[in-house]
Amino acid sequence: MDNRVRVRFAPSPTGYLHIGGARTALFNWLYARHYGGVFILRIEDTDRERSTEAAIHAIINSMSWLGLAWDEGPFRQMDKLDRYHEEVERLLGEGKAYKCYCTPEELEERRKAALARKEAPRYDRRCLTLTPSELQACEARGIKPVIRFHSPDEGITVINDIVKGEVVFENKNLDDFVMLRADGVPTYNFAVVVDDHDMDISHVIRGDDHLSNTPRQVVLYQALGYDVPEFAHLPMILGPDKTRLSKRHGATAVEAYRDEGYLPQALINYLALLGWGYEDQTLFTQDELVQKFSLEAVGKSAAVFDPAKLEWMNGVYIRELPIEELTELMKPYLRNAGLPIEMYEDAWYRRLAEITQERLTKLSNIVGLSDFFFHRVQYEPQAVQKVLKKEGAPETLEKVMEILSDNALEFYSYEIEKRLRGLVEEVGLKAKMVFQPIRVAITGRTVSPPLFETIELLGREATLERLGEALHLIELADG
RNA sequence: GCCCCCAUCGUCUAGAGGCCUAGGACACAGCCCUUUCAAGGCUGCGGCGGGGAUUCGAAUUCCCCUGGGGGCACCA
Repeated sequence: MDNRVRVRFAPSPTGYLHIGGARTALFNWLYARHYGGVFILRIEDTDRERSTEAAIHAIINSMSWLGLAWDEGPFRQMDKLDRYHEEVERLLGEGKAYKCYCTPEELEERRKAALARKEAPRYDRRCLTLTPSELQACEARGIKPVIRFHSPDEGITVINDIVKGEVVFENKNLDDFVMLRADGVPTYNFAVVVDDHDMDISHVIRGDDHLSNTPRQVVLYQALGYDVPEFAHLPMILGPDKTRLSKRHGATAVEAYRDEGYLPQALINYLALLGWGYEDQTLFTQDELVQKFSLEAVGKSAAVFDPAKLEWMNGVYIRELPIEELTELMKPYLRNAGLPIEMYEDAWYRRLAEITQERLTKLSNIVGLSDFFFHRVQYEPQAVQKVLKKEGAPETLEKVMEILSDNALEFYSYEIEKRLRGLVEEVGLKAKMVFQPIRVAITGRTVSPPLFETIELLGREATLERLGEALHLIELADG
């Protein structure tokens, strides 16, 4: 009726929202936002065996987290069975669909036989020409029929796909697929068509694994007398082995990335780049994405998902985070790691965020970067060997203890740095020879957040305690 | 077996006949900065799958081959 853009994301709730689904949702969302259109969420729950409520929640949670807000829905296909039945009856009445009494077992047998003969496994239409008496016989045996679509066997069906271009299919290759199962639940190819029509969908944007389903749907649109929407089939997302991305390739659930400490804006930005590009640009804000996105610019070829690039990008977005926000985002990770997050005051966590921000590539990394603040030092043997056991280390540490014990010293990183640099001058050693032993003494390892800030955050008492402990450790080793 | 799609650095991509000596990003390597690790800066490594055709000229157009992917369910 109008030419507004109406698109939908239509996942089947048989599992969590995965990377591929998220990308499809994103492109639909971007397209809708770009044109000021409507984005609809539709749950395709006609597979009663595999659909779960938990999956629906996971999908909704993931999309909300990603910021992909829908304007209508979520709608469920199982809520409108009557509507499908209505259209089935219509087709039945028009002779465009027919009842089929073949049992799943028989069909399976014939499919195998066809495959064995190296033939295309298509339905042989034996129920299309059932005589009234045969039909009665089937009914008498109590077989519940499925409804098959009487597919045209001549002519061609042309899809003008926005991303793939013109794709031609010969109708003779389509078979009489099942529209309605024996239990009255519609199958995918039928339900999508009715729904996309009923919801007045203008553009069907989905993965290109559906491209070969499209002619089946188009002939159905025609049989039902519906207008055919525009199609845009997005390239697949592949794993490193170039096969379709799946659990085999490790984390694919959006929720898993959220839990690992990826930021939604990073995931969105990364996903946008899978199958789409805009000049030389790599980093995009959501507004830029909405503004610059177009289906015409979507590429045709499949893309390999690269976790390394995602992680890099996540680091970029973490560095852009306001410090308050980062502070709050970090806390759950510390808590989940069993670290006592009430151990320090709020200002302390904020400072921790400041000194770790540019080192974080995932929020979960905060644990490894700061765990030594929360419990006794665990000295890495290698660090002890390489740094603490070096000649001069004990003497240095003793001097450091002396300096830090001085109550005249205000315990702030800047003051600490000034005094310790003074020490470096005094002993005439390379800075590294002084600072590394301190680092190992108070953190137990050779790698840590910036030293002076770390000392400050640890506090005078704990720092001195750890320096003493390190000295003790060296003595023990010597003896 | 049948049908369909795809093909630029290792990966994501820019490129819509001369602007390409093929650009950017990630990854990798080196250097610089530096108390470690990062971050940042600089440099380097690295690609148009093959063959024909069209054209004065092809990464860009056409055909074939090869290679990859997807589909062929009472799954979606």
